[in-house]
Amino acid sequence: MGLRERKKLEAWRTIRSTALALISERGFDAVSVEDIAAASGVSRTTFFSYFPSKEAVVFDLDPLEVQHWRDLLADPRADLPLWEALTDVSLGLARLLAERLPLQKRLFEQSPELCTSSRNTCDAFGPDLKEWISRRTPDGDSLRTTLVYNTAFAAFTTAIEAWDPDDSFEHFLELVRDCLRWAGAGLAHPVS
Amino acid sequence: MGLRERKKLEAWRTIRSTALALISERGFDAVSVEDIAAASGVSRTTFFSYFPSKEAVVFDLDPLEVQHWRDLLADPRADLPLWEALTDVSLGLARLLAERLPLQKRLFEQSPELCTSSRNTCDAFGPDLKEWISRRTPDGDSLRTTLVYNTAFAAFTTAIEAWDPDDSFEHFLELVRDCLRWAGAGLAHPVS
DNA sequence: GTAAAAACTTGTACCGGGTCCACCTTTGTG
DNA sequence: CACAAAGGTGGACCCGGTACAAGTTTTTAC
Repeated sequence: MGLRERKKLEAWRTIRSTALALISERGFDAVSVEDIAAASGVSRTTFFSYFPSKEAVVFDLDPLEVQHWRDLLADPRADLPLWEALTDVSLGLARLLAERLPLQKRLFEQSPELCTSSRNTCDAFGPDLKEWISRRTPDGDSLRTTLVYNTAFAAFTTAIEAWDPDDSFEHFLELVRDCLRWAGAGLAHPVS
Repeated sequence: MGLRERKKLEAWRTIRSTALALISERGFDAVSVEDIAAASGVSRTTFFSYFPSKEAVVFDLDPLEVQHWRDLLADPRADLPLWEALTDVSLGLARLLAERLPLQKRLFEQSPELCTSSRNTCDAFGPDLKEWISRRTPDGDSLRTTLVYNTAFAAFTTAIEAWDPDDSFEHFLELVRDCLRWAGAGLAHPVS
């Protein structure tokens, strides 16, 4: 990795951590991009060359995490039934998000608008995951692919919504598992 | 209904229809709020007193439609099992959206950001629906309530995604029904 | 019918996110 | 060392959204 790349990564991380510090201290809306840029020692323009939006600085994945995510999808345990494999992937994703999840939950509670904008950036891994599902769906049934993707996403989101940051992270993993199990097993049944 | 209210409703509808005309002609991003306000014969400030955001002018419901929506939720067929009743409500909602759906789909294709912001405004009826589900969920199980809500929403969204505006509206209703049936019956089963 | 109160509209000024661009500095290459 | 490519910077600009004071219309009460 050349000097150039190293510097970029370092700058990325500086901006990210500076931003998270400011935001977790003062709240998302009370911190402007100018504040973040100034505190990180770069210009506003440069900030936007690293992050496509202000929200992205909260939700984007570190390049290292992106690599983990790709590894997760490349895991060759293709013999598992779709929904079980999907649960594994979701749990892996949960672990990726572990570190920032408490902060993100606090932000969600502050400003519900952030909830939806987080969907935008989560859609960053959307295409990958959709393609992953598609490969495991018979007949290239695109309706079913989309339905599986959206439903799994909904289950995951539900787990995030339901999790209390004061609870243990293990509990969050259980929630993810439960939500996916319920959603996968069918919600039309009166009890489960 | 007094003069004041009548005028307000009329203004609302003028702005809405003017906006939809402009936007469907030029695209969402190519029309500014100023354009809409000017073409509707009101000021920018007034526009924002009718619609909380630019997106809202596309997604908000006419007061009459809001009434229909409330009627839908008040429908006393409470004896149906939850998921069937939910399907009915979804189909009713689909009919409410019928008129603007083709336009909305075209806009979604233009700018995927709109997709997520539509979730924001759809969350306008979210609380109502969530409460409706909650009343039908035993033990006030809030995790399950949220899961049902999010999953139903995901199924509905999937139907919108999958529908081709060139297809008949009936076909859309079928998609809604299918998606809810599949999601409700359990996606973990290899085939359905 | 008229006067005061309440509701609505408007212009203006402002904030902050996001883009564009021309200019400069740094890094990689032969 | 020279040159090209990549990256950083400031400034101008657009647009969505808010706040507010001042003016206009509708309602209400007498």
